[in-house]
Amino acid sequence: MKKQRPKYKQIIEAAVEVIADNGYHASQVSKIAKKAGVADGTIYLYFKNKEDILISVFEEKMGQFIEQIVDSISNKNNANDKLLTLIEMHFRQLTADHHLAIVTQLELRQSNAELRQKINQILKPYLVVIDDIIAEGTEQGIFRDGLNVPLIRQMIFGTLDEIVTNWVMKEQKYDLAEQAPVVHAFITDGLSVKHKH
Amino acid sequence: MKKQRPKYKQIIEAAVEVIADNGYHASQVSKIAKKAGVADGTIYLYFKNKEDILISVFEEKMGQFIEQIVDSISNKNNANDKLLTLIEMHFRQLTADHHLAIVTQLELRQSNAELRQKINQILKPYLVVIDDIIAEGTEQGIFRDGLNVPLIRQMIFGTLDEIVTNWVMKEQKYDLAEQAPVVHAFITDGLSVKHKH
Amino acid sequence: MKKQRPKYKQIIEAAVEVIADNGYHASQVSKIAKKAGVADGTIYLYFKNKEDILISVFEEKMGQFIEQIVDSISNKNNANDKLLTLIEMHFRQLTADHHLAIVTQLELRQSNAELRQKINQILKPYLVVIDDIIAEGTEQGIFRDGLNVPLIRQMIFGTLDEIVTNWVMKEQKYDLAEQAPVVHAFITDGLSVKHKH
Amino acid sequence: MKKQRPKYKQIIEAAVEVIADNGYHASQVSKIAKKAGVADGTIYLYFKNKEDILISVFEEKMGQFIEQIVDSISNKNNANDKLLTLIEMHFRQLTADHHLAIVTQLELRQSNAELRQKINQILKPYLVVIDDIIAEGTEQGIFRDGLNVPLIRQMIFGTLDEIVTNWVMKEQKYDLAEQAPVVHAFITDGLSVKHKH
DNA sequence: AATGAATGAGGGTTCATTCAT
DNA sequence: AATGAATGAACCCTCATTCAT
Repeated sequence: MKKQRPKYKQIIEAAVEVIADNGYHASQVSKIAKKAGVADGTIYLYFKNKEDILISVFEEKMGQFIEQIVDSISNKNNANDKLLTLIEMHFRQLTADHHLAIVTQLELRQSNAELRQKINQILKPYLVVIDDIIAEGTEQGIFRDGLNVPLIRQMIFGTLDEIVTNWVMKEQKYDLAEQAPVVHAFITDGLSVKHKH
Repeated sequence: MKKQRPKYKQIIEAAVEVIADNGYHASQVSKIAKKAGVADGTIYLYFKNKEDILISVFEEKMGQFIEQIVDSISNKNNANDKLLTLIEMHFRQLTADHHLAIVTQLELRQSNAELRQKINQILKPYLVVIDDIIAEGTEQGIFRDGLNVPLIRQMIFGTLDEIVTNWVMKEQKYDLAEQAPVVHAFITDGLSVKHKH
Repeated sequence: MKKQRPKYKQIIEAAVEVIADNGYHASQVSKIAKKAGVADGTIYLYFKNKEDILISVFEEKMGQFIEQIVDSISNKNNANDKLLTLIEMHFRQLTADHHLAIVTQLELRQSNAELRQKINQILKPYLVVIDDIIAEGTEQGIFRDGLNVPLIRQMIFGTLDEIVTNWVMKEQKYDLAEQAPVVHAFITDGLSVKHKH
Repeated sequence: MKKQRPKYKQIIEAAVEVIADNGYHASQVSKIAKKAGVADGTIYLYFKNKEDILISVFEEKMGQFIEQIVDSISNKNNANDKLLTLIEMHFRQLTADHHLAIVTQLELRQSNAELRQKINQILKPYLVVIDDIIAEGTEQGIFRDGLNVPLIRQMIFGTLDEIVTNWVMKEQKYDLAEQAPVVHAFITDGLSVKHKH
């Protein structure tokens, strides 16, 4: 399996760095090869073409990203805690790997229609996680009934995404992770059942 | 003034269409010139370079976009109505001009770092409009005190932006404008002072 | 019309020379451009791709080649004289333009299946000229009846082609044109000793 | 001796097939290795480089080709019968091995100047066979005196070669071997009507 | 002001060959 | 002897921009 071989990971890591530093279009394959310490041609033993590198970067990194979040959520037992944890993990992981943050928030938007479809496919499991939390919250009676789940999910994801993008574009000058509780409060107070007398 | 001359607008309109139809990367200057009915060289009498066309497209279109929203808001007298109107107008305008929707939500994201900075500059007045509504709502006592305004604004903008992007990517198969009240409810219920006894 | 513009001919002439000197595969587009005194990109204003240069070279040169032969034949009034003239002209023209000789006899065989079809299309008028001479000779009673015309034509063309190829590969060290009468005699009379009464 | 080892023949046979199936330019060394059931590197234990494979293909196959013809001719006792037999065998062998026919008539022509020289070297014994028949025919008084032997040989070879090439390009839709007597008649007797008493 | 022919820099990809195992 | 992963040189073509008319 190609993905097990050491050079595969080498190239992926090199690609993330090179793309984060130079932007997708200024990231020549030869630059990635150099950073990875392999020959140009070697890239093509592991990836179909340049676009495939980008997809694979996202696939690998996003896979880990989602896995981490799912793991962290699994031992929380109500939707509120899960949502807070998701937000924290989302922010924390991108804080920890700023190359990845730049790639996901900025460079990946470079993509053409076809690539965008693939990225959305990869992103889907994450959106499902959010959907599940919403459904669970509703069952638990802590979120309203009758929510338009896809719409709410878009709003949650859009909120997180925009906040991270702003943070990346401001060159990560402030602490992203500490925003989590406020963001969570914004979202849940909108979702929560109101306690009236 | 160049911007007054008829060919300026012709080129801007052609650029929006060409980009929406072909995608950012397949939008050569010569294609825009052809659609605009001018010679390739003529483009450079009106625009410094290709990037300048794109910035100008966004400038012109976003200027009108914001102006429309400001106009519509001006005769509302509370932050809640203003916010609802802003959301409605945001959705309605992009619904009405689907070329513009594609360009702003998908194609223009594919630009390089520098262009992205400029686009954000142009977007600023819109963000100020949102900031003003938040401030006004707080003053009027209908939004909470002590809000982190830039953060809230990011959440609002991120919410709208993600919803429109999803709608564009689903090829505008449903009615975007009718989502406005639900979106507004999500946002304001989060923001609103809770009425406890 | 592109073919009328001076650069078109410049490029064609440069291509013939460069291909004759270096062989088709060592004939980089940039080399042809340099010899023609134009920029690399200019080539692509006149030709679709590298293969198109080759086809056009053959088209142009072969067009003239055939035209010359047809002209020379037209004022001969029997098939024998026509055939002799065709052979003479075939040899004489390739003798006069040794770059062309190299390209047609050696480099053009480089072609892939698709290109070969196109070359055959271009060659067709020449083969028709040969067919006509055979038919005329038969009508005039100087060639046998019941000839398999396509086969005879292949034999005639193959004969001329092989002789020229040998001459090119021997680096044109002897006089090709002076072979014409012997070749003509072989074609018309064959190898055998004649039995006359 | 390398040529005795089993993989040598395997690679040669694979090369003929791969070239016939894919064309000269799409015949990568790795494809030949795969078809031969050996590793890429193994090729270089038997052949100096890619060109050496091609030369060896031609050498091996042409060696057999000529041997067959020489054998068949040896028990004929006049030049006319020998010539007819040569033509028949030439046609028959290429009919029997259509991969070889494609390779010799089409694909191998696409080679570079140097390779072509070597191929001609290999072809030489065949040309000598033809020369010998011509000389014998003259001695026997059945061919004319004073023939320009190399020229006549070129005409004979060119005739056969062109006929086979046409047949290959027409995708071998008709029976090549049955043309032999007509071709022989053309060569020996020419086009002209014979004047017998 | 307008044209559009000409420019030429730049990069993704292929594939014959090598060499450590 | 055999493998096959790794190498890296080589080249066609695109397209933003210029400039003579």
